Amino acid sequence: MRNPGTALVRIGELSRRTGVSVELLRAWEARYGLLRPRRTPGGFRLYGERDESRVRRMRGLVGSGLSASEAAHAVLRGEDATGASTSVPPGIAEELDLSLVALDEPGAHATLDRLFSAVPLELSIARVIVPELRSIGDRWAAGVLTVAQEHFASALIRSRLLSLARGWDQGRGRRAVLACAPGELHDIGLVCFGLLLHRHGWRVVYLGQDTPVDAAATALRRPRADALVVASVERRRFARAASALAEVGKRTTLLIGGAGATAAGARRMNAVLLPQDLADAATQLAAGTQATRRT
Amino acid sequence: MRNPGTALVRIGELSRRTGVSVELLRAWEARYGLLRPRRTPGGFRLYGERDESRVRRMRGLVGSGLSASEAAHAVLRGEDATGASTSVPPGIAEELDLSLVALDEPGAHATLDRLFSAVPLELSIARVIVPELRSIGDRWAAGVLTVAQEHFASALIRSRLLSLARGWDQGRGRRAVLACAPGELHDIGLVCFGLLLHRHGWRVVYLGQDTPVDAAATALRRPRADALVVASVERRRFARAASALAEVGKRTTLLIGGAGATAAGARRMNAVLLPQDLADAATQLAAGTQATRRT
DNA sequence: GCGGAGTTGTCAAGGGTCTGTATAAGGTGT
DNA sequence: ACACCTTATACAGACCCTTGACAACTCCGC
Repeated sequence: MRNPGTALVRIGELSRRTGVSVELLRAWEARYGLLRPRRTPGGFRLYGERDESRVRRMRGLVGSGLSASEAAHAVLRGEDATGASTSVPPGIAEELDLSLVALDEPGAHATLDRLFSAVPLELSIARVIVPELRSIGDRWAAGVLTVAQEHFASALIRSRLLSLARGWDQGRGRRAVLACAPGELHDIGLVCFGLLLHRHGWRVVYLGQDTPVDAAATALRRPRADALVVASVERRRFARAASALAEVGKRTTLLIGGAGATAAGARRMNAVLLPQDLADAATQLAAGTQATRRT
Repeated sequence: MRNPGTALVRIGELSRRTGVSVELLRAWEARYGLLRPRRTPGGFRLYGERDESRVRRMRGLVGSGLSASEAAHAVLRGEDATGASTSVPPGIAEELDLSLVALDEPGAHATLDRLFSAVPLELSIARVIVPELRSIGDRWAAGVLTVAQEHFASALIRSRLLSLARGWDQGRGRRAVLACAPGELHDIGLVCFGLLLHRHGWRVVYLGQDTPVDAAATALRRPRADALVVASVERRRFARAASALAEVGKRTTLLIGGAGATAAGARRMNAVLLPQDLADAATQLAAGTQATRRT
């Protein structure tokens, strides 16, 4: 109940995973009681999963402009509010699916309300939203669901995610421009990625579906951005834009993701390949590009 | 969204979020008691969401011509002092345009906040949103705006409209299924139409971009709907789907709209042609289909 | 038209708070 | 041995505080 029995890590490893310096982790613990790690007999701190998520949320809040002390407060308070549950309410995924399939808009919204207020966004996305989207896609391809159901579900989920995206260019963190590759229309994954990235303290400029490469490139300049993320679910979308992207990749930090992104493609485009898993991808970018070289 | 007053920010961040200088925030507090922030033990001001909204309203009122003291009074009284203004605050369209063109997400949201809280949705859409979208489209076609600016603006406006769309399938009125024609990707106009229709008491099932005809047809059945609205900005989208739509039009009330919809096309598809003007279109449909039969 | 009075946004000085980082001196784990 | 960790203390720079002043503006009576 207290601990899911996962592996405990020492402070250096936590630092590496979260991108927060060792000294700062200790400072946050001493000053705000943000963390309460166990100790080895010799006195070394040992952190669990819950600590890691706290640090992540802390980073996100600080990135969006809160002072450190307020951010810590909010993280700790937010935890009582959501209860100690780090797991999604049982049956909620099925409930959502039923509502969506029945084109039941109020029902779907109510379920999503419940979901978002019960667990942190990372979890909602990873455990419910993404699996549901995938499942809908699969069943649609198999002819079990009608296009109407697929469209309705996509539109509704996208609208909910976008309403959470409000303010994701605020704060003081680094800034990323997010765009789908030219011709690419599936942008929900990219929206999820943007939300996760914002939780890591980044600011997001969102360009969305079907963005020409030069458009993305110009968007890097005006509100000066630190990275460009291009996504596509189809490889040929990247292939077609490869040479243009390669140029951009020379001058900027370029990252590519989505089902259409490959290691070979990334090399050709002077880009960094983001992991398929959205949460991993956000963590990797947030932790700094240099960290992505070694894995 | 979570708990009001959960996220407290210091004065610099409030300044950044509202665009009001730090000195001025303190001056407004000292002179008019506009804000009553909490304090850290060390004496730093801490502001909550309510304060932010006060500053926003203050800014709006001052911007629309009131003196600072009057504006502060009005805000504190909780009144709008602009009276029952049925006209859009002056300069707000320009403000919105500047924010969008500058890829300034917080600024654009703040402006939209002001707009939506100042006048009814019908007016916001008719006088500001639609003209702005059209203007952006024109300037983009003329090469004055980059694709990045156009994309950013569309994505942001669409997200705001969709967040207003929350709950539009609730109520007890008649129900319409809204879909873009197959291949059609411009759905913002359709979203606007859905919002207006909902204000007329209708319920809306939204299927969005690029919806196959049979998908729309099946969606008419499950939550039983009274009408199907298909939109497209290009005539050939309708042409390609004409025969399928004609079948649907025999059995149901079918309406077509958007720049691609023509009277001839409507006849061929057993459909009713909706006026180009969104407000007119919503009014016409809401007024009852029988009245529209003859157009 | 003009001088005075009030309003309002901005600025500066002098000093305190907050927070990330650094250092010293020493212990732990393998 | 050696990398990694511990506590305690110090510190710089960003940020914020109050007080007081001031230029630009509007409004009023003359």
